[in-house]
Amino acid sequence: MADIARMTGVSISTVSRALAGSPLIPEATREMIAEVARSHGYVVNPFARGLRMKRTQTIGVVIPLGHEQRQLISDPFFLEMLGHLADEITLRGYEILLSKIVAPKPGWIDALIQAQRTDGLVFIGQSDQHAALNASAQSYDQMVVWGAHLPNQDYCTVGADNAYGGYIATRHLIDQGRRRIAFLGDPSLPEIGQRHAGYLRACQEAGLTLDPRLDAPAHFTAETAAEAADALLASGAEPDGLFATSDVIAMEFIKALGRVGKSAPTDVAVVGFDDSSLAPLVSPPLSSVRQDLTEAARIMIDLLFRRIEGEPVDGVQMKPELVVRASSSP
Amino acid sequence: MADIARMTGVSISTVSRALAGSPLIPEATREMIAEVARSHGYVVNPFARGLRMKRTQTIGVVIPLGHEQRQLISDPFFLEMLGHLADEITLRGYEILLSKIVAPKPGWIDALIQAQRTDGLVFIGQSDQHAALNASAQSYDQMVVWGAHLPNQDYCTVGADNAYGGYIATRHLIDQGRRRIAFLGDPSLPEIGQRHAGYLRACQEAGLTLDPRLDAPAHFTAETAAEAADALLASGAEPDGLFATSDVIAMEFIKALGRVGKSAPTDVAVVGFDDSSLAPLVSPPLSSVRQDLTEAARIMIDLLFRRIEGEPVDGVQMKPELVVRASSSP
DNA sequence: CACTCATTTACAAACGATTGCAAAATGTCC
DNA sequence: GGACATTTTGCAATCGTTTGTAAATGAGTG
Repeated sequence: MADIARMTGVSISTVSRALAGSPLIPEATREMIAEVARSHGYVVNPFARGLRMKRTQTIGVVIPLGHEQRQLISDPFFLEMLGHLADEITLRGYEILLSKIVAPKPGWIDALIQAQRTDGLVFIGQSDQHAALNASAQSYDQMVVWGAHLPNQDYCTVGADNAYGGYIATRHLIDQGRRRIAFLGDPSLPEIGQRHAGYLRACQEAGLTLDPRLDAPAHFTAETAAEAADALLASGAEPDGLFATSDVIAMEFIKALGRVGKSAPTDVAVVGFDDSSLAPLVSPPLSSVRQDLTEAARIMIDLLFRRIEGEPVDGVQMKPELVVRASSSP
Repeated sequence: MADIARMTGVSISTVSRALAGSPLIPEATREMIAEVARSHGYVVNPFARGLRMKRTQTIGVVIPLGHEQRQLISDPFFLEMLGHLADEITLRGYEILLSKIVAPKPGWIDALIQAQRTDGLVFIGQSDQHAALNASAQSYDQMVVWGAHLPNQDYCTVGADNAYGGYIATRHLIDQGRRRIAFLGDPSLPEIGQRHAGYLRACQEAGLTLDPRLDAPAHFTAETAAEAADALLASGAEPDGLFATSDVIAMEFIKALGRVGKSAPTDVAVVGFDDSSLAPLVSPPLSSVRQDLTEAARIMIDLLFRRIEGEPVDGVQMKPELVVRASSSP
């Protein structure tokens, strides 16, 4: 910046003000300075600027993977959400700092906040970090979390109504005449726990007695989902319907069905969750509970910016809807 | 940091050195200072650090979308690659600054470099920015580009041997007895141009005369690909084989086939490109030219870090391989 | 011409770290 | 106890901005 000042024959402060569009600098001078800066490829140093201003024009997007041993790419959900968030953040002229946290250490969120590299934080999924998020939210407002809304929660969440999603999926299977409906997912995660509750409610309402073998834990990676599916089919539980808590799990189950000479929907009607882009493309096309990620990302970023402005906005719960395809209905 | 110094009763410089692990500070003092810092949730301010050190511990990942009117999420390729790059960068203890550049302006790369927010840059795809990349590479070494290797190129690329990929895909179709082989893709992009060249070579070697209607431009978004597929089928070109330059385009073509009462592979044998995670899942399972993105990301980040160290390493071209599935062979 | 007032511009103090250099503290030996 | 070597610590400059405050410039007025 000193160079630009020398070249234009004005002081450093004038250059700074001109480039920041301060009204103190007359239009003519500003144009001239901006032109010189442009032609020399000069741009202000964001570190110096951030140090002085304490604003970074950057949003941190965090993917906490406490529950996953594997990598980022295990479920397309994270990446689709990330893509939409990136769209929204870029639209507002902010940069994106992406953090993948594999094994959260105590205090990891506070470290992120303390570093002051970002003006706000978005968490894609709360993973098993509810307590940590709650603790940090006591003293830091500029964060929004995708996930379940829990009782006694101090942070702002945007998420689908998971219990309702689980309910309509299970209900649909029951309406198809299925009676032995299995559940594949990891209910220790808040979102999945709520989907599980919806599943249980639908079963109870229909007066189904639950065979515990039908209720099987499964994680989000394709490999572990495949194992869980094989185990379920080998357990003797003989399901005729399945509610899987992600599309990847549902598809792995359908593949597992093939391995034992059965198929969907003839032997087992299958419903997934997320309605990811591949749900309509697979064979058979997969019924799934749809969450609108474009809209979700728009809402999350909107709430985050309003929180950055100091507005004490609350979270939002979105209604998911069931998309019925061939995997669950003949 | 001044607070920590006061609390521990030493000077600021001692705290700085202790936290940086300088050998000037005895183990005991360092432990004590680190413990106080930890218990107070203190972490060094990366802006001040970056300003002074001129190292940022951050890698910029850039997605240039000069050729795409739509958003990030149009093709799963970008997101899968991003996921793998994020894994590799995180593994090395660096942060990720994600930039989606929709309509590149002149000088955009230099602005990215000048901002000095990152220690290095990775570009996912060269888009139509070959000239701009070349210009910036003259004076800046810390960048690696995924894409085609072009003559007179000064920047470092990692990419598949696209001409070979196009050749083996087309060759496979010919071996299946197909004679009217269509091409769907946008050859104005460097990578696609090379795949197109491979396609042409295979056709020529087999002595096929090319109906120009078989050679159709198609972009990467699902919508435009669907239009291009419909147009191809309505053109009267009557293809019996198709080489599509992405899996999304291939799948849109298969859907378009269905709309005119035909199917793959019976009427048209189809091969895609990327072997993305959905290729084996769709119906019929899609033959595709496989690029190993895990390996690709590993190589790119490895080269980037060696370049950051000052080593003048060259780019790498990877051999893709054809994965044959039901869409191209009965 | 002196005075006031409104524009422009410049000075200099932060922002929060790192680090070369020198000084202080400690230890060793005769 | 004093000279010297060694370990430990602190001072102060620096990185590239922003911005409060004050000074310089110019115009208008009595």
